[in-house]
Amino acid sequence: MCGNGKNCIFGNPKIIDTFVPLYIRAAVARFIMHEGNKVTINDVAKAAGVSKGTVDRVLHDRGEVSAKSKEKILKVIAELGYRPNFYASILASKKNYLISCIIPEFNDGEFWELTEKGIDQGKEYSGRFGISIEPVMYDQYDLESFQRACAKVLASEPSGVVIAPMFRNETLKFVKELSDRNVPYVYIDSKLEDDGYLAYYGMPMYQSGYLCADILTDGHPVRKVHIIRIARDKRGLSDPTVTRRTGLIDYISEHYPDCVIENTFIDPKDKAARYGKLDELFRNDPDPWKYIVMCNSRVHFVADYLRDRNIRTCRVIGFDVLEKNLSALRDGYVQALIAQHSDRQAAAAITALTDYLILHEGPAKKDNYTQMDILNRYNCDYYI
Amino acid sequence: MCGNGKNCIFGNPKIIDTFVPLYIRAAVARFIMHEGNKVTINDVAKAAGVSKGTVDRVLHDRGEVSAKSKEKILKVIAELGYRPNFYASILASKKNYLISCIIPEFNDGEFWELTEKGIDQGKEYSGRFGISIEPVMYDQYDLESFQRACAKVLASEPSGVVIAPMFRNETLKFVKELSDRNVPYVYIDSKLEDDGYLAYYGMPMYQSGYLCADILTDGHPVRKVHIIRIARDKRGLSDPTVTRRTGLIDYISEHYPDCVIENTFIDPKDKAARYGKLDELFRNDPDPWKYIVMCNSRVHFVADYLRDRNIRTCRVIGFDVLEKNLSALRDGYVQALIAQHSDRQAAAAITALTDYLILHEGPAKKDNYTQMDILNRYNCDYYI
DNA sequence: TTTAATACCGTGTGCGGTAACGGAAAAAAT
DNA sequence: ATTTTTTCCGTTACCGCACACGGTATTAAA
Repeated sequence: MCGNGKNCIFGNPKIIDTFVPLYIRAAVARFIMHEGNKVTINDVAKAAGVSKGTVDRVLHDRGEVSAKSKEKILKVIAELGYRPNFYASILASKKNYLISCIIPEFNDGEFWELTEKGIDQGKEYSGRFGISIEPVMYDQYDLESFQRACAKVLASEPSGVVIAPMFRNETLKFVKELSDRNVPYVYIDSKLEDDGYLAYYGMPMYQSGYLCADILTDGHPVRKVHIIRIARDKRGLSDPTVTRRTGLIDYISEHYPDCVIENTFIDPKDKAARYGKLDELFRNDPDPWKYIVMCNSRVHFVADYLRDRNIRTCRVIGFDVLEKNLSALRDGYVQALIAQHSDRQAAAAITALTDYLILHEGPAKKDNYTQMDILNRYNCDYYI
Repeated sequence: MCGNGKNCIFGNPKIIDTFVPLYIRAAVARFIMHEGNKVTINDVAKAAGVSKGTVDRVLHDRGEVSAKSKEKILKVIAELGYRPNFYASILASKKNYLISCIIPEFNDGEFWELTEKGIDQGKEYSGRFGISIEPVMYDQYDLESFQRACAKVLASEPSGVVIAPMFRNETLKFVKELSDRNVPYVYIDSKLEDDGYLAYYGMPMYQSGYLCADILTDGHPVRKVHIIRIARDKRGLSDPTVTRRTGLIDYISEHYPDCVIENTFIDPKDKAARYGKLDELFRNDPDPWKYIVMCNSRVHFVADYLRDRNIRTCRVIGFDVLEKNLSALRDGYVQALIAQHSDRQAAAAITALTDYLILHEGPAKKDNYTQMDILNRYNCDYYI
């Protein structure tokens, strides 16, 4: 295994750039690992007329190699299509890689629980390669908590980081530090506008809103759409659902120019206040048939209300497969959920980092938008 | 790595059963690999007062070990929670595992192409563990071709088999032979009623038909549903879409008892005849608004017709994400597609076999029903 | 010119297994 | 009692790589 990504020729394209002409680089790239690759470090050494120790020094860019030898060795490596055997590599090196995962903390049944499950899945994969995973949680409503999490991660000197960002500026500061330290990082859920990240796995938020509106309206003569929102303190927050709401609103104004969009803010912690707000909504909207949307994962708040009030004259669309949302879907208080496999996002992030650390291969695509799954009562039970 | 699954103590619970009491087995099971597990074969040897050669013989049940030593060693293994390091194992053993994948052959853009892609994905995973993959295709309309494929696979003596069955009896005969040889096999797409398989990955066919009907009717006052079917020769064939059609019909008769279901058979190879049939359909149905379904992946046949005839007064639902189906969806000739990730099914099958061969761990669940994805024009572009 | 410093490079050991080999002890045959 | 066979087990040589170590040219300092 390569000692550290930033010096290894397999990890750092710049180094290979310096020494290897394009056509050979192509050969290297073309080379497919594991496929009867019987070229060993000894073959390379022999072909280059040096010892394997020297080849190893080149491979890991540990220096103490003359420019001439280095060039020759790199050439031979390319020509022979040598790739280190990573079983032997892992076996011989006693390195301990660590990937830290920074995500919001959560209660049972909440959105981020699924992400944590994905982390466990990813752990299973990375564990095979001797890479350990450390989840680090923060309170998504508390900036300082996020700062503490970042500091903790930096202190543990991880080899890679997975991060679900919520605080824009602080995150940018943090990833800047990671870049300086040459620690690869992967965004999940949402990403920021820097571009030093190794990969991003998340939902296309704007399109999810657009899709949501399409399912909500579904050709009906819709005259008013209610967006239920969570009243939250938002200093420094980068709420990804804003983008989703934009997509939703755009669809409405394109397809239903006369449709009114009404925002209702509810309090997640105060049931009475919540019910009051919703009562008000129902009182004020003369249309017997209501169109209701929530852009975050909390549509079960609406469903609970409808259930309690025994109201069935609504078309309600929400997001994400929380257990509460699913039961609302099954009971018919929510007509559809738009879901994403946020567990797969987390798992993919870890897989990408693992492959990067072990195989020195970046992911095929940098930005990976996960599919938007439409769930109704007939297919939700097969949604894992 | 374990020499062969049937003798290896990690592969065969029976052997462990014989020698290790329950509470120790629990300890073994609890043991988590890779997590700072520093117990090596030498530790075991030392603790058992034998050489590592003897331990190795026990591990692989190669015999030439006294009952007493064996017992002692197994006890120590359990107590210490020893698990072989599979890097070292793979490195040291020059074994060549082979997984054969038997699937129908296909032309570009057809259903099984996606499955083949999944095989490639799986190959990437299995390749990491020195396991090679051999796809073997057969003509799904030609029994003898299937028999040839099976014979070929048996001749290559694979360590594991992935199979997408189409011919019921022949497949049962084939998997019986695999069982006798102690070769694990995994079903994809559909499965048969034997239960010797290691795992199954596929879509819940009945439910997919049910779901399809729900999306097709969607609350409309539907009085007639047209099922377009492919006229095919079907001796000995086990067509999985039959089940799907059943689900479809059941939904209709439950929700629309007065609705008429009409079957129209078209010829995939004869365009003129096909158009003739569809012209006839449109001529005979007085309702201006038609509800059309195809239960296989060929809904693009209908879409092409509608495009050519410039007909837009249909609600058309189909299955699977062929490129032709997608463009029909985008152009509005098909309203929705119900899709499955058949690539993931294949990849999961290979992964399961790989883990079984390398780690001696069966999959968490034997029957794995993949989710049913509802695709419309707004989310299909994010479907990978 | 001698010596010290530096730049380069080969050798060797070990990581945790696998499996062939050969030998000692026990059992069986003579 | 001796020989032969069988049973059982330790030794040893890898597998491909990482890395410490020590050595030899080469260059700089004295």
